[in-house]
Amino acid sequence: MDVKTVCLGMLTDGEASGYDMKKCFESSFGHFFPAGYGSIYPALATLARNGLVEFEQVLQDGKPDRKVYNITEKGREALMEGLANANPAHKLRSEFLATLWFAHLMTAEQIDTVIDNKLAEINEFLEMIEEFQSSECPGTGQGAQFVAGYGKHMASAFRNYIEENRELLTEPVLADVKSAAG
Amino acid sequence: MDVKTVCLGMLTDGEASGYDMKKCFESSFGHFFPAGYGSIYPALATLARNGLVEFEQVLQDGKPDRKVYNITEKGREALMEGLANANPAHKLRSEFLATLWFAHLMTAEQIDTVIDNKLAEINEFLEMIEEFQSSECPGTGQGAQFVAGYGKHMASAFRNYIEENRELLTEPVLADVKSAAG
DNA sequence: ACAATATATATCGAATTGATAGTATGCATC
DNA sequence: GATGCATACTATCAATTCGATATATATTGT
Repeated sequence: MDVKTVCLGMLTDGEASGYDMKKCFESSFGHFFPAGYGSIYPALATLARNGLVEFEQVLQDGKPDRKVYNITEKGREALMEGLANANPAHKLRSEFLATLWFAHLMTAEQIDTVIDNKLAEINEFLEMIEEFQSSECPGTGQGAQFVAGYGKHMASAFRNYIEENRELLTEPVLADVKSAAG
Repeated sequence: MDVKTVCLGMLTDGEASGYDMKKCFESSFGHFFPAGYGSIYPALATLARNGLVEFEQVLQDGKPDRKVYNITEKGREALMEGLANANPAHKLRSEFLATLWFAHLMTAEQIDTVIDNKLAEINEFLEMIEEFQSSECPGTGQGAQFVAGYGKHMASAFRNYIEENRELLTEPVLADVKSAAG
């Protein structure tokens, strides 16, 4: 399951341009499977070269031309193969946690700033997702609902954990207290 | 904050070889900031070229030679700059969620298998982390404790969410029921 | 006796990231 | 009326990362 497969999946909902897909990655997919132009355009080029998608150049006046892609039968088969992986990965890459791992090398102010900023980010995300859940007519896409629910649930859990454990990071350590006293 | 910075951070605990760091990435760091040899060795080469680390070749008999790295003063400064970022990223890339987004294109059996496998993975992870928390003498590394606690908390939340919402994905949709009845 | 596993280095192709470039319209602000 | 920003589209580039593989020897397990 790479960007190519996700693009194929998006095309099962109907034709789209690379630009359209980028917007889709920004709004929904981006929160659990990010991709930028640098991934999308090469992916579409490869898919087209291998006959998994077809495209037609659509001339527009006032706006730049569009390349509108459609999935082919071969593309549908490739998508099914992509979805057939019984152990799809779920990977985190957190500079946030890596930074806090080294909290003992930082000042309390630095740590507090990093944490406050992350909490603000999480709250923004939660507001965003609640808008999504209320706006979207429920029933369209069980998958989308499941994923949105996941996002909400995990973001809340993240916030709770930070709020209840942040003191651990700025608290003086036993060893430090001892050496200060001795 | 990239692999180079994390390597610098690891070296504040004392000298290490690339192989040692790989083991560290596998045991603890890997769960929130994975890296393989293909990242570590080029990172160390660049750090050495720029004078942020030094190394000495240690000859061993029976075993291959080691390149033992130490952080330099310049390296410590670079590390502090790396830790000074007030908005460190926290990114998920989930083929698991991307797959389930397209659940309507899959069979109920496929969905159940994917979910059962993920639950088993989460349970393994939780066992592993509980071992880590009890074995490690508490007090060493508030950062490590915070991160381990995060892992446990979030893995539990993940499991709970899946268990309470998996039916959403295999449940027949209203539209399907209608068309089946009509 | 044979197969893994551990120790240790390193590189390669492919994929991804994040930034940038180019080109044109419309809209708001100063 | 000018300046800058957002929207609409395409695309590429250097740097980084991923996952697999190569190489070579010793120990441990079956």
